[in-house]
Amino acid sequence: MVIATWNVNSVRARKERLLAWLAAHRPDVLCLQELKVVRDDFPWEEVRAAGYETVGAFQPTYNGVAILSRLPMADVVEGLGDGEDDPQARLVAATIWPGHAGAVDGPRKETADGAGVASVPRDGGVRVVCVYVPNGQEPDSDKFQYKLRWLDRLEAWLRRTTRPGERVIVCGDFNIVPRDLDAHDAAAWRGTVLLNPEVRGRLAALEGTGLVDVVARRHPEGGPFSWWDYRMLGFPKNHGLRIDLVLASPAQADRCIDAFTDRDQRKGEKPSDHAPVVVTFRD
DNA sequence: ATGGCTGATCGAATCAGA
Repeated sequence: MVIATWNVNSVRARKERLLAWLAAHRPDVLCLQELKVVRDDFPWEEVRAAGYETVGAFQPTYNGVAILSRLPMADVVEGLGDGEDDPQARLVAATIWPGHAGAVDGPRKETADGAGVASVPRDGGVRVVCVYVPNGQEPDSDKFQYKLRWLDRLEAWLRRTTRPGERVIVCGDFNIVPRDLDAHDAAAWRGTVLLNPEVRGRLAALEGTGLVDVVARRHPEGGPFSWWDYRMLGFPKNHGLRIDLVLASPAQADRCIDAFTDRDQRKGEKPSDHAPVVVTFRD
């Protein structure tokens, strides 16, 4: 099973690039962040024509996350659902079954209400969680407090909604640099909202639930970077960061056989400032 | 010490990103 995560920085601005990438790579699952679009304006039909079903959480102008899948999805959840008053669309989750027939073209079970979501038992599936962690702007800002709080809420949500032994993949834009080797110049980023003891502590807490950073495990040398600043010739100078992460539960992480960043998507006309991170797991 | 870029928004200057 191939799963990818990509912060597209507006799905409308990136629509043609997204469709071309889906056609070229055909991942089983693609998690998107920063859609910046309301539900009605997401390119539902074009993505479906490419062979992918979509579930997502949306809001105007900012944030927005989606899971695109060639495999059937079920048990879709939007948001942390913890009772907090939070309008920001930053999480969507769904269960998929590797090796199952395609979500769009293949045979599929129908739900009683005919909604067309495959009605397959969750046991044996992989829980896919697509997240867009708040950036936090400045360490002394309310936005940074919201970031820390959101990460605490995510940990609580994972402990509450997933079971020990369940296959889980949590991927997306974490806005955290896990290791100094994941920055072109860690000294320049130290103390910012992306690289400081507090966010690293939150990531460690997520890993404390058993999740493993599978890209880091496969790349002990550091990187690969997944984001480069639009300004200051960030990409040509390779001044990047690895902030788009794929975390997996222990047994799922052991199934990881490949992990890379598609740097080509940071090139050419109208790129996102993030590149897709692509991970392969044995089914 | 910081911006340079990009995208969205009642359309020009502002917010936000990281």
